[in-house]
Amino acid sequence: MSMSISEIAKHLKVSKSTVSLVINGKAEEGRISKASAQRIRDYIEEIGYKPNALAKSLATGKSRTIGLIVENIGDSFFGPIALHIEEYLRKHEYQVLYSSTMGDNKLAAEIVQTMLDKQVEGIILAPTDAMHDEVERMLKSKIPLILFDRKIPNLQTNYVGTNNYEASRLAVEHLLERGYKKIGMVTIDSQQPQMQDRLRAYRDVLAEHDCKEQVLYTSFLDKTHDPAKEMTKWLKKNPHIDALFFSTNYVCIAGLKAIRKLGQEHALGVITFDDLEVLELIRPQISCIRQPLEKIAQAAVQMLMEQLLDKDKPATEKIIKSKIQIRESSL
Amino acid sequence: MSMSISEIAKHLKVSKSTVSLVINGKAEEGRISKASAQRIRDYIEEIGYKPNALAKSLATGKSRTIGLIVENIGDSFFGPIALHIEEYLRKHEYQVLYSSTMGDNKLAAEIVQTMLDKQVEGIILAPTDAMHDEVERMLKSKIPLILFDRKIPNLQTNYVGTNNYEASRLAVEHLLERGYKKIGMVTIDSQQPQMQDRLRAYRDVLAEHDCKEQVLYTSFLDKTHDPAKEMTKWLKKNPHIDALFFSTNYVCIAGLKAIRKLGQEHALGVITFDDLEVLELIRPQISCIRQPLEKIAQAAVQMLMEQLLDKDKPATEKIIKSKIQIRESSL
DNA sequence: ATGAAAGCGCTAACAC
DNA sequence: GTGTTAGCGCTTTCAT
Repeated sequence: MSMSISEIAKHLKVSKSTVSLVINGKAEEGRISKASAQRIRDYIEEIGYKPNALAKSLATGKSRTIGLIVENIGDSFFGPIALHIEEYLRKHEYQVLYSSTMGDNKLAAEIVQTMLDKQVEGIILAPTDAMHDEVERMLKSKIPLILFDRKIPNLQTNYVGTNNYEASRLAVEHLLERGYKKIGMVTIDSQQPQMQDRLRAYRDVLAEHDCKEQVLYTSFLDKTHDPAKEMTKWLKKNPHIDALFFSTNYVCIAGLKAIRKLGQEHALGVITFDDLEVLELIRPQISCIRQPLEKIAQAAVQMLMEQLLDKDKPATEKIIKSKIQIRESSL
Repeated sequence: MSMSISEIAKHLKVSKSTVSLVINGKAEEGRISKASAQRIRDYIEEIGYKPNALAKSLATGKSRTIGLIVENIGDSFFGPIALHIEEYLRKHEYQVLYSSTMGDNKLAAEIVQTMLDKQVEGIILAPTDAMHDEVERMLKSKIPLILFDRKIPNLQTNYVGTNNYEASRLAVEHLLERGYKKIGMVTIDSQQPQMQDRLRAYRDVLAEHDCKEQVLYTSFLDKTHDPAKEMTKWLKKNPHIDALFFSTNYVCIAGLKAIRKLGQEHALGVITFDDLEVLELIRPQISCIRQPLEKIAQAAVQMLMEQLLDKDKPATEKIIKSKIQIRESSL
């Protein structure tokens, strides 16, 4: 273990506070003489002293750590978001304690508690389906909290997300304009509000055009089942479908596998929510709705910093618009 | 803020130590009467008391936090690895403080320091190119340390990785067997040992078969340059190349973009290090060397736990074998 | 069976 | 200019 501040003080025959002031660059305002300050700095340098951040946090009440809770850090949406969140937080000298919920409420609640126990100063959270109570508790506790990607229905919270409904409308309308008549949608069997918005957009547009909807809800938590297989079966049963709208990245991957298996790549129109670097490698290249990941991360961090400065700041929402990226699969 | 242990003690008119013992399930060995113990438990339950983990850590010297330092958490290799590391660590009741180095040494050193300041109990690290000194310092400090993916040349450390050389040999030999004659390799201009091993395997195999090598070293850190463009140019200049071996996932993506641009998908044999869920969506489906991500994560965590138990345990290496996944691109 | 007291390493108000 | 002191919230030893 490294030396402590009192050992340094003892060694130099000064008091702990003198050392502390110097270490924290408050030599001036603490009116420490140039000479002692330098002597202390030299010694610190010599022995390579590093303060114990835990002790400092306990004393100051500031941990300089924030918690990031996502669904799955290995995901192509959450991974890059996490990277950018980390980068923006670093500019404010915060570090990140992260966890993946894998969509599990119980786990999510545990994670939140552990993070609070560790005195994180704030939390950035992509909540699971049924976190209403947990989030409500957090709000009461006044811990700075930013939700992103999805929010909690009927709860006033800080939130950063994208225009799920409008962007999805554009996507479906685009398919209709391109002459597709029987548009199906594949989504997950989850109440996540962003997924509900995407679904609602699909339904509304089809209804407005007197088209019949055809939705496959694929299981989201069950790890044993193979969504690609399920979609293959579903597609076979619904041969009239001529285009598909996927609600999110992993659903899209599974869907594309199914389409490929059936050799329908060029027969079906496709557009998906979320971009993946590889969508343009596939033939035909897949059209998508691209969420601006870095901007979302940036907004979340900025909102958090504001909340940190004023814990009574009223909740804010920020919607970052996604852009439609038309590629070959929907021409 | 939640109540503290002394407030509870005061309220219940018992001493802090009594409360502490009960909280930590040591009522028995502390010989606390069933009655008081229950009274304390009830009150704790009632007010929803949660201990301050920071204070506990300071007192015990155990932070129950480990640091995970990767190159890029948004990457399709490191993201899933991070997920699994987190999951395995959770079983041991550890949380993860993470950071991405983006290949930057200076940043990496800073990150290490901040984590040490925060008293992480151990570090799992995918080091950058030139971290020799930093890692040496960590070894001296006796902080439990596990390297993975790459190691530091000439340094005895705990390490988990894959059989880069052998697996790469198999990949290149496979291409030769398939009748490809002019095999090129695309890798990054980095000294990372795992990349060097992959390159060396390629060279050795070609030399053994009296074939000429053709390697493109694409820039790894420069964010302004477009590797796909560079590869397109390189491929045009080297039209005799009939197959390619990519050294890692993101190089592969860039390479596939180039190949696609040139419309050479079916003319070139391709095999890459690292699997991506989408490689089987592309036509032709791309052959690869697949690293067992979960096993790597598991091994790293296990090794760390052993190190935690015995800080003087000699350094261990664990090589987890990758499997070649033959798909259409190399038939 | 329980309490008192010291200590983990640091900060900060105040005294001299 | 610098030292003293009292915490931050917890654990742990030792006395009773």
